[in-house]
Amino acid sequence: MTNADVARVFDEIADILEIKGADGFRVNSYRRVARQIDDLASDINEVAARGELAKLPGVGKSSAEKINELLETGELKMRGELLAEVPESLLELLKVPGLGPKKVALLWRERSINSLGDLKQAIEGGKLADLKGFGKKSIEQMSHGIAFLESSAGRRRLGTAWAVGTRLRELVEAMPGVRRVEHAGSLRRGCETVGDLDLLCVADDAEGTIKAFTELEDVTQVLAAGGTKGSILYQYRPRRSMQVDLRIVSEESFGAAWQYFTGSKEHNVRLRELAVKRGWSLNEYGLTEGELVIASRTEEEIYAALDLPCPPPEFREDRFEFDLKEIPTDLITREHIRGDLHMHTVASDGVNTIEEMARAAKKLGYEYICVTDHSASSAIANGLSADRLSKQIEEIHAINKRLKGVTVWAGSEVDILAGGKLDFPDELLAELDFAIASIHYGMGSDIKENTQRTLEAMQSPYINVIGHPTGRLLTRRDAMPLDIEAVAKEAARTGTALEMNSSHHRLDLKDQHARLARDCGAMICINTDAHATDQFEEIRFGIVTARRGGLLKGDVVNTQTAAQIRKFVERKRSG
DNA sequence: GCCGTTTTCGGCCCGACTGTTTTCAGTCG
Repeated sequence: MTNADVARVFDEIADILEIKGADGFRVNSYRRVARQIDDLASDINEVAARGELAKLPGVGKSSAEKINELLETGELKMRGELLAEVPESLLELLKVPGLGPKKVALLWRERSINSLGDLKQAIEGGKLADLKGFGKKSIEQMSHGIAFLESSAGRRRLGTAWAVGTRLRELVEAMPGVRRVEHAGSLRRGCETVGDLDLLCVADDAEGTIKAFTELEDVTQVLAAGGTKGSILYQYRPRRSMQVDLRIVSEESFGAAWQYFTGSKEHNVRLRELAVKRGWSLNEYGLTEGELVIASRTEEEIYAALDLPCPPPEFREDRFEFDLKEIPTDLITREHIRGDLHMHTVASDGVNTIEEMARAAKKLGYEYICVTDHSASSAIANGLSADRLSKQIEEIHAINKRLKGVTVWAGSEVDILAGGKLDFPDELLAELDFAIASIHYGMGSDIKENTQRTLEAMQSPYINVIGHPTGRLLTRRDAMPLDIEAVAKEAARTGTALEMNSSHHRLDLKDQHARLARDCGAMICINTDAHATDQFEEIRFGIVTARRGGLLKGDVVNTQTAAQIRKFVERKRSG
């Protein structure tokens, strides 16, 4: 069982307990365990094997026993018992906006509604009319909720959310009397996927702004419209919409509101606990002691009052930020990046020429790029044969002679074949300035095989980076099973970097894995894997993910100068 | 169910919006 599998079971138990009306704090403790395991960088099986489950925060004796039982038998007695009482299909009802555990329980007990299908039928058949708490409007909202769930379930990738969020922010900024608009929520924290967008706004006319917001073009539904909060479904392209929340706050309490609505929920819970311990209270209006406002105008003031450094939004997940005495000053930023070392051109499956890529990079102020088209085995991507690669190397040398201001390196994204063998012979790889090795096929193997294959590729003196190490495609394909710790340790030993692939489809390594890799001594290379010049911009997503993992300038290969990177390559080649 | 510089019991974070239950519970973030 993977971490995600175990986490899912604990979340499911929490859902069922909630429907059963169990104590909320007990429910929460199951949720906390689920999140803890989901966030864990290391394999839960290994933590269990070391007998260290109960050392995880929020995991006590009882949860540790349940995790062990799950890992050993693949099942959980308690889960079976609960599902004997509460049908599993009931859980999908919780996903309907506006339906919580209490109402789901009522639907089930009073009307024998067990599933989404049952609910749809009941609504159409008018069977809910006389059910307590289900008025005409509630039922209407539920219908919309089901339609929304069916048409656009799930979270959006960071890149999509960023584009939609930027558009919405501009629209609100243009409204009369609006003085400030900021992103909050998971978009501001740079999460790899975003559920809904949160905008925070200072405006002269709160109600007028909410009204204008709910009347924007492409609003398909107004979920809420009060004096300080508006909530809409915004259609950003046909059949695709996102929920967007707008809150109007005062200048005086902007910091408190920004902190509050940026979250995460878990981070805020911890912060409020710290406030309560001092006899204070923290909400979206400020940090207060009775009537006295201690801090509210800026986030910095609030954290400072609690004797904490103000963590960058990317840190606020209640993972490590509360242990920090100070925030590192050399946390990775886009300004640190001197070049991009993974990109494709028309030679394989890209859309721009080498020269076009080079000129675009120069415009961004990059000192160097490395052209890394696919190798022959990636036939579907028009991978280069040995012969074509040789010619491309010559072409690059010629381009470097006439193009000033940016250095183009000859590279390759070499396929790692079954067993860890590389797609090009050493003699050819030796001609390259820099090389990435990636797995593109056969990711269905088990953790041992995948790991071994990756370790083997790193043994080559000519491989400088392992590209998109886990092969995941966000919202489409799970990461392949891989022993990140073993890979990172070997990367550190061999002088091979691990990639932080910035494509918003990948973000691979993910934040926690990048942190683990760094802690194991591995270098990280933040690349875009651009297939077109405009995709260089996606570096922002890799940077934000690296920041979430706490990576510093010194942890990242391509913050170095061209000369330093040549040394990095030479060191590995000379053993 | 978890947890402890108020430690083995008794707490456990806070407010807006909605619909409908005429005074508030449920949901959401």
